[in-house]
Amino acid sequence: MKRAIKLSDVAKAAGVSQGTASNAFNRPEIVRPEVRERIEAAARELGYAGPDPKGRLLRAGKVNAIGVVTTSPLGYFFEDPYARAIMTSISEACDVHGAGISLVSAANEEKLAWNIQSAIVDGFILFCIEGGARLVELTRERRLPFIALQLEGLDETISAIGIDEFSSARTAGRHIMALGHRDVAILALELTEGHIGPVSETEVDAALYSTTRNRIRGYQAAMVEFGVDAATAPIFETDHTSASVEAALAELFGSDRPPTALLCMSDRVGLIALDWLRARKISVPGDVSVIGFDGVPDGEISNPPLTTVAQPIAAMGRQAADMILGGMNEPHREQLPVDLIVRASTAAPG
Amino acid sequence: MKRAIKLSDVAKAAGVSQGTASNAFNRPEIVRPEVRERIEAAARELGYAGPDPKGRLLRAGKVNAIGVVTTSPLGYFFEDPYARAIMTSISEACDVHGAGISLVSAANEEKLAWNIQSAIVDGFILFCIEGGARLVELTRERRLPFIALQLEGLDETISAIGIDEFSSARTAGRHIMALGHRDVAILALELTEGHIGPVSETEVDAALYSTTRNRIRGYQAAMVEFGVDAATAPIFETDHTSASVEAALAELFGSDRPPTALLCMSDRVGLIALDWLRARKISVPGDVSVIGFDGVPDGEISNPPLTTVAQPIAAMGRQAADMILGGMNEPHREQLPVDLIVRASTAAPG
DNA sequence: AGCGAAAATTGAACCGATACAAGGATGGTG
DNA sequence: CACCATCCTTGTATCGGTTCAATTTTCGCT
Repeated sequence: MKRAIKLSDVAKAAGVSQGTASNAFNRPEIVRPEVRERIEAAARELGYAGPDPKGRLLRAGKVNAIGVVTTSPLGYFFEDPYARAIMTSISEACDVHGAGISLVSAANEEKLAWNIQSAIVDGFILFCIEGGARLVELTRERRLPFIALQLEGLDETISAIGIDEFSSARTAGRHIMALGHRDVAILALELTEGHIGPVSETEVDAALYSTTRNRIRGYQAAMVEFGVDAATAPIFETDHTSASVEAALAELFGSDRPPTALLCMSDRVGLIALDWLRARKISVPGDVSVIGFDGVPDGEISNPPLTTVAQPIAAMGRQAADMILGGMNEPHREQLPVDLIVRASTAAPG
Repeated sequence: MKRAIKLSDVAKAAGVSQGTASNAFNRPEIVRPEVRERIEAAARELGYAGPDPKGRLLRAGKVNAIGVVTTSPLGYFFEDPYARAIMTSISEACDVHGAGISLVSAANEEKLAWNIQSAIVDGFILFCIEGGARLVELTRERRLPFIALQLEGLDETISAIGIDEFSSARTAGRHIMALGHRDVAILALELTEGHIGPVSETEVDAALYSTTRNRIRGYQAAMVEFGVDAATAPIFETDHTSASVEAALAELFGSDRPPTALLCMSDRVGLIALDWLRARKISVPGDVSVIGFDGVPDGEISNPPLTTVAQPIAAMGRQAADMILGGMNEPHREQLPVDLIVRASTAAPG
C-alpha cells in the first residue's frame, strides 16, 4: 500500500497552509466557508480520512482512555462475575467522562510488562486478583497515575481502593457461627501461585497472597469468638475453576463428617458449590449453608440466592475511574465498607 | 507539572546521540555495555520512564490493538451474555496475537462518531446489534480495516461474518412446530429504534432493522410449512431489558388463550422469560416451551436449560479478530452455519 | 605499525498532526 | 482617504520517538 494521504498533502492540494487545513477539520467555524469547501473537496478527492489520531495524540498528550490491567488472560474481564461487575461500574464512569477503556493483560509476565509499557492510556486501574505486588511494580515504572483495586499488602504510597479483608471475612464467619454451625470448611482462593487443594496452617502462614490469608484469618477469628478451634476447619485452595472447587467438595463430602457450612472466598466459588450440591441433591441451606464473598449480581438469582459479604463494587469502580480521569495528584487510599447480605443459602444447621 | 523528561534529554545527559539512546532501550544488544549503562544511569537520574509509546506509535504506524465498537453504552460488553461470549472469543484471538482491545462506544451518535474517528487502533470489529448500517457508515469514514458481525442488510463491499438469519430462525420455528405447537408467540428484538410492545405485520414490513425482520420471517415460514396461519402468532418487540420482556409476557399470559410456545429472538430474552415463568409456577416445558437464539453459555445452566439455535460464537469472534490483526486485503464475507441445540426447555404441548 | 572488516555511533529526516505568534486582507469609522 | 479593529491565514516550532545511511571506532591479523 502506498503512503497514506496526510494533512499536508491535502493542504497543498487545496493551496492553503497546513495550519488552515487543520483548522478546517477541527474548528471549521474559524475558516472562511469558501476556503473550507476547497479543503474539503481536496480531502475528498485524495481520499483523506480526516486527521489521524496518532498524530493528534502526540501533540495533545491526553489520550482520554484508561487502561485496566490484570495478570489473567483477557477473557477474564468477560467471564469472571466479579471482574464483570467492576468493569460495569468503571464503564459507567467512563461513559460519563466520554473516555474509552483499554484492556491490558498478557499470557506471560514479559508480555505483560511490555503491554503495560506500551499501552496508550492516561492511567491504569489494577485488578489485583492475586499477585498484586508484582503488578504494581510493573505499572509503577510507567510513571502514569494508577490505582490498585486492593488495599492490603501494598505499600502506603500507592493509590488504592479496597476493603478490610480480615474484618469482612470475620463478618461472614460470625454470620455462620451465629447460626450455630460448628463444622465449617473454607474454600479459599489461591495462597500461592498455581497451587490448589487442601492446605495446612503452615502453608497459610507462608502464603504469597495476603488477601487470601487475611480472609482466612478473618474466618478463623470468628470461629474462635464462638469457641471453636479454628484448626478443625479444613481449608482448600481453589483457583476459581469448577474443577478445583469440585475436587475440594468431593473430598469434603466424601469424608465421614462433612461440613454443615461452607465459607467461600468468592461468590464465583460459592455459586459453583451451589451447583455441585444441587446436582447431588444436597439441600442448601437444609443440609449445608453456603456463604460467598463479593456480592456479584449472579448471586441474587442463583438457586438458592447466595448469602454473601458484598463489596461496594459500584463505588469501587466508579471512584477508581473518576480518580484516573480526574487527574490524581496525591496518592489516595480508601477503605470502603462491606455489607453482609443474607439470602436463602444460609440457615441454622438442620 | 513541569515538562516531562524525554529521550533527547536523556541522550544529552548521557552525552550520546538520540539514536543511540533509543537503541539502548529497544535493542540494548547493539550498544556497547559501558555506553548503555551510562544511558541507563542518566535515565534513572532524570526519572525517565522509558520511551513514550505515543511517540513510538507515530513512527511505527502499527498500534497492535483492535477496537470493538457498539452503539450501546460500554457496560453492554460486560452485561449482555451474547456480547460477552463474542468478546471472550475475540479476547482469545487477541491473546494469541499479543494484541490489545479497545472498547469503543458512546452515549449519543455524535460522541460515537468522534470516538470512532479518534480510536487508536489497527481496525474495528463492529457489533451490529441493531442499527448496523449507521455504524458501518461511521466506521467506513475512518478508512481502517473493519469487519461487521452481521451479514445481512449490509452492502457487499463490506467485510462481514454472520449467519443466515432467515433460515436460522426457520430452524427454530420448525423445531417448535414439529413438536406440535400451534399457538406460538414471538418475542422479537427491536424493529425500530426505541420501540417496544406488540407489533403488527405492517410494522414488521416497515422495520428499520433487517435482522429482526428476517428472523421473524423465518419463524413465520416454519409456521406456514406446518399449515399454521402466521398472522395468528402475536409479535412483541423487546429491547433486551427485563421490563420489556415481562410486559410482553404479562400481556400474553393474561389473555384467554396463552401461547404454548415462545420463540425468543435471543437467549437473553429467553432466559428472562424462563425466570418470569418459573416465578409464576408456569411449567417449562410442561405448560409452555421456550426456545432462544444465540447459544450463549448461560443457556446451558439455566433452569431448565434453554433450547436454542446456537450461533458459532467462538468462530465468529476468532475469525473477526484474526482478519483484523492479520491485515485484511479484500473485503471478505462469510456465512457461518448455526446449530440447533435441543435442551430441556422445549417439548410437545401438554 | 598498518590494513580491512566488523561493530558502534551519529545526525538528520520523518511519522502526522496542533498551536501560536506574526502577517495580510477586509471592513467600518471619522 | 487614512487608520484601526477584526477576522483569516501563514509559517514554523513542537509533541516524542525510530530509522537509516554515513561515519567513526574497535579489533583481529599479518
